[in-house]
Amino acid sequence: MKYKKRTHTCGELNINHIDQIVTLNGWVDSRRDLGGIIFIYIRDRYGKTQVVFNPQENKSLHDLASTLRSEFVISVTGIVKRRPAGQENREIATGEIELIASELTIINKADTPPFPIEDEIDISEETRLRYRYLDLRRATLQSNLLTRHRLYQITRKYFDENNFVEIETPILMKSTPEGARDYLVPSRVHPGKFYALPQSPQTYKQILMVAGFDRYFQIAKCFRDEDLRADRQPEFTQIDVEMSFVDEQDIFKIVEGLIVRMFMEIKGIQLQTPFKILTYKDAIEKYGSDKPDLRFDLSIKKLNELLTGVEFKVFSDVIKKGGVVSGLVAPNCANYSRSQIDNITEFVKKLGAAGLVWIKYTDKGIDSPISKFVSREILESIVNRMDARFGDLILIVADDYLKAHNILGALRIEIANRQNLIDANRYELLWVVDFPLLEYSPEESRYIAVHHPFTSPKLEDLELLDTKPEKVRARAYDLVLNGNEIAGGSIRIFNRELQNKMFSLLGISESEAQKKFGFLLDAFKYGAPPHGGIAFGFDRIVMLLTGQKSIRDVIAFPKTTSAMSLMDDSPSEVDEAQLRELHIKIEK
RNA sequence: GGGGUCGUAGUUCAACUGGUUAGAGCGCCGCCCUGUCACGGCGGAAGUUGCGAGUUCGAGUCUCGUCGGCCCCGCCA
Repeated sequence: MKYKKRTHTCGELNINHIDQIVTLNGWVDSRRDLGGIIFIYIRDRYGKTQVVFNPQENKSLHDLASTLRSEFVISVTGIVKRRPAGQENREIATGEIELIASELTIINKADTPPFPIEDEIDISEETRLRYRYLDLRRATLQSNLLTRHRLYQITRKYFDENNFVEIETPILMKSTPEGARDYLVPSRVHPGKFYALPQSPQTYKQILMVAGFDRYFQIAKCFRDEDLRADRQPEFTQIDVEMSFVDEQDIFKIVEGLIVRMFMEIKGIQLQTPFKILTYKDAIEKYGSDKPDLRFDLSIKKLNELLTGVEFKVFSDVIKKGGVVSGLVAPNCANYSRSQIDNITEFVKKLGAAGLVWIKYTDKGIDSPISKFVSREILESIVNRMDARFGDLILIVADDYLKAHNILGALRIEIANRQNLIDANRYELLWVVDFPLLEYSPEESRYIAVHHPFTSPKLEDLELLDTKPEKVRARAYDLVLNGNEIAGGSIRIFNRELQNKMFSLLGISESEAQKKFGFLLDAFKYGAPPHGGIAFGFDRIVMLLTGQKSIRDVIAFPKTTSAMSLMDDSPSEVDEAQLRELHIKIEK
């Protein structure tokens, strides 16, 4: 197919190009055939331009133009003219001019697309994903991916300026225990053996520190075979960072520098540094989450001290068992109807709450179903403790420590959404620090690492390792933006003895540790520098900076909730011969 | 693994308690229309109601199963 190549893009012509003869290549965005004169918009990544076909000027050209349909790929040559007075389109950059066509080539026809290539279309995500190449033509997705591109560039430039070395690590690696479920890749040459796709380049980047690279970063694809969410895909992108001879403050400084630059260049927003810091304990107890959204207040308050002696069994039993009774204030919700309260009770029950106690506080007094069991004085002390005001609704949950706070944390967000307390234009960043190092897993009857097994305990908690392991705090930190975890990392263990001790606490025997992580332990024998690092959830950052609700909208070819790719229909079955080569038999 | 919600024309939706030939907007096709930009006017085609069973005289509607989309819990070092 011969066609004239473009001299300009569809987004750049304006009154400065008047009377020039130009050629545009692109897609037919829309057509308006008035019987005589035909207008079309021709569209490419850069914009769209109105093209005019006038039958009086060129009959055969006009006849050809009348066969144009949506999404045909064309080449149009013509002269740029100022639009007649009053005919300008102020909505688009090229709206003051139009192209009077003199030549037209239909480069490629197109079937009618299953949905129009327009913004703000109301189309099921299923259809959009099946025809992803059409969805990606829409301006929103184009702009999202362009922002993503700019963030790659900002990242590379920033780390390069700060003496970091970009190093690629293997995609085919050793499967290691702990952490997420691995994606496995069978080995053809080694029957019965498997590679794993990296959940993150964790061990490699630590070894790069042993190798002396001092400052490493990588924009790395990571893979985790776990269930999906709006902000979780089985394959996703991390900005992976590791540094030698550093402590937490060094990491924070580098990270904050990058985030500040991203916000300035993408949003034009100057963030204040240093970012807020909240301990894990405070985050849980005040906000019911280790990734609190600080765009609104609604803090959780503990009521145990006020309720120790009360008759009300729901409270007293929980307190006796060492649990917590805590509550939060739903502002201006005292007018909630019975069914609205039933509704939020249902909400917390779905999260596993036994129930929800409410207190309405108005100028008429205190109204609560527990007034039968709890004295007026205690109810008043609760209202005081909660700092409730007339018109507020107090919601109280009683359960064990983590469950009660988790439920209140979810309720906090629910109330904020219902009461419209979240300012979408606000960005609240904070560090969450002092995570526990270990947590006990009843299913596995052993401790498991909260972050990962290479995370250093806090030095001042070292002696607790033998006595109260669950009390040991980790040198781990998460960066949180508007209730999303956007980065997480730690200062690592670089001492072989401490690493071995960690493995033994995790119930990993010496021989198992040697088998699974021997290469790392061996590397540590040869002079490992103190080091630490962090990894950013790149997709989530792009999502938040583009104002999208799902990372699917910032990933070119994402998977559905059931980890399928609807466009290319993967995963799919493979030939028997392929399986044979890989020494794999499928159980049916 | 669990909870919720949805699945009807290309698409977005409608169809009262089960009841005539499953409708509408947009899109598509045809005709008319020379300054539109959500062009307009007239006409038309378009359906395995996701799939499979069952209940019933009769199922888009009820029941069971199954497949798929989305949200959440678990899970995600």
